[in-house]
Amino acid sequence: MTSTRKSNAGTPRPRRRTTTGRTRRSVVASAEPQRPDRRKDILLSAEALFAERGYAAVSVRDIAARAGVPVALVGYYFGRKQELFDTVFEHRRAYIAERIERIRAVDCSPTNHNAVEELVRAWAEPVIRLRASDSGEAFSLLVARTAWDPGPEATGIIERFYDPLALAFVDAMAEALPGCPRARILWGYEYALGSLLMYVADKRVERLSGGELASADPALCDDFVRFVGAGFRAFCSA
Amino acid sequence: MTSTRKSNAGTPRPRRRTTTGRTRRSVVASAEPQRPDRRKDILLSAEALFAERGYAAVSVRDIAARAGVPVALVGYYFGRKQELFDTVFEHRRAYIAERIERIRAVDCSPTNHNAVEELVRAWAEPVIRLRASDSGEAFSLLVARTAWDPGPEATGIIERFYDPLALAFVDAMAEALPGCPRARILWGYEYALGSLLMYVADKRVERLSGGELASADPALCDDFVRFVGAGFRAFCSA
DNA sequence: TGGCCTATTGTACGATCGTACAAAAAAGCA
DNA sequence: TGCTTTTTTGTACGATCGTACAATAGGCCA
Repeated sequence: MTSTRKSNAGTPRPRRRTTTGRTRRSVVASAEPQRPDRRKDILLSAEALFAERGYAAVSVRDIAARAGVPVALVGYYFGRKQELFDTVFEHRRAYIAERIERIRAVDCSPTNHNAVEELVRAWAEPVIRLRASDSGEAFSLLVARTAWDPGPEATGIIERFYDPLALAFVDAMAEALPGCPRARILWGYEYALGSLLMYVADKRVERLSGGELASADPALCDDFVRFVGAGFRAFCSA
Repeated sequence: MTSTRKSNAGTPRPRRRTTTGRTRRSVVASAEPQRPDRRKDILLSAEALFAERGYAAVSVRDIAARAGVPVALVGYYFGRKQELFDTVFEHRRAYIAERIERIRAVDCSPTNHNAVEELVRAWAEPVIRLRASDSGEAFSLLVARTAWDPGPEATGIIERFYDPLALAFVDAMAEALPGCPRARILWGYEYALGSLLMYVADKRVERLSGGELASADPALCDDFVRFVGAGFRAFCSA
């Protein structure tokens, strides 16, 4: 895997273009052959492959081959492999921001008796819908894969992009469950996250059910909210 | 990573010794230098490294180096890398059998009103205790790492060694929660498993709590059982 | 002592990895 | 048209990968 540990350290970073160069030929009548945006091709190819196999198990050559471009073009646009990985998450930054906003929008005052379930739904539903969409399926899988990945590239991503989300959830839940020790809520978040990642990334129910059940059915969102919500309530009323 | 996809296919398998050769010199007074059991060294080294980084991110040379042994000796005792991986799980087969037995020992008849929690405990407690022990910490981490690993070597292990455990749990829970659709129990198992793996393998609470909370504290087992048990009850009483 | 089997070692092969680099092609602009 | 800049390409380097193999060392019994 080469992972990242020692090889090729200290070499100069390559030049790269962060935007897609000059103005795209913006003729009004745009029914032309439409020169392909190969930078986007590479980005989507990387997203899909990282989601399938995880960071270390994907080679730059795999990414280039799937995008239908020569290897060197990957380095030209994105520099090193790790920078490409980071860029994939930068590119989906809006998805993360949306989840934080939805969490912050929940009324967690003592008057709201459904605050716990509303919070779990605000946190989980965007991911579950994303998983069921065409354009977001790969990224939602990638998030699970990255959360589970023990490598330094993956944990760095989680720390930078998802720790703020976790803390926003924990803060809100602490408000919704006053008197409950923060340590418990923190562990509750970990359990809930483990469940959500299984919901989104699991490929096992299909096998265990003998092919009867499908993976990541978005209709199960209500059930999921009930499961995790009940856990938090029981967890914090001891 | 080289993962496993195509390289070196069809090559003849090497000879190997499955047992540690001739009789260990069984002198009664065994205070001698004690010739080291290098096969066991390799096995434990592999277990620890696979648990830390996952199958693909560990090289045979890493394993040999940690065991203090030349590379070729790994192949001599265990053959290919994948066979070594399998052997690590074979070596811990008793741990898996113990969990199944504990699940089967739970009284799931309608007269037992604590069946759900007893079942969750029977299923989770052995892992949580193993995680806290010196001799089992690495393997309990390895199980989580393997359950999360999308590679074919890992999914093969889960299928062979852990699908029977999952089905035993689901069957027992179906008996404890009569009238609850099996599909829900199956998904509940996935959520519970996701939570347990987080409990056992998580390294994030320490960071999120600012260093106040420790990872995988076995004292939290009761809390875990309450969390997951409540989920199953709420999940199946809709 | 010599023969036999096991254990151990160093080394080498082919493949794949991430990355760099120079040269060619294409596009934009005067 | 020429000139500059961006995009594209083929290729090569050094490192690391899994694995094989011949040679050596060591224990045990006749």
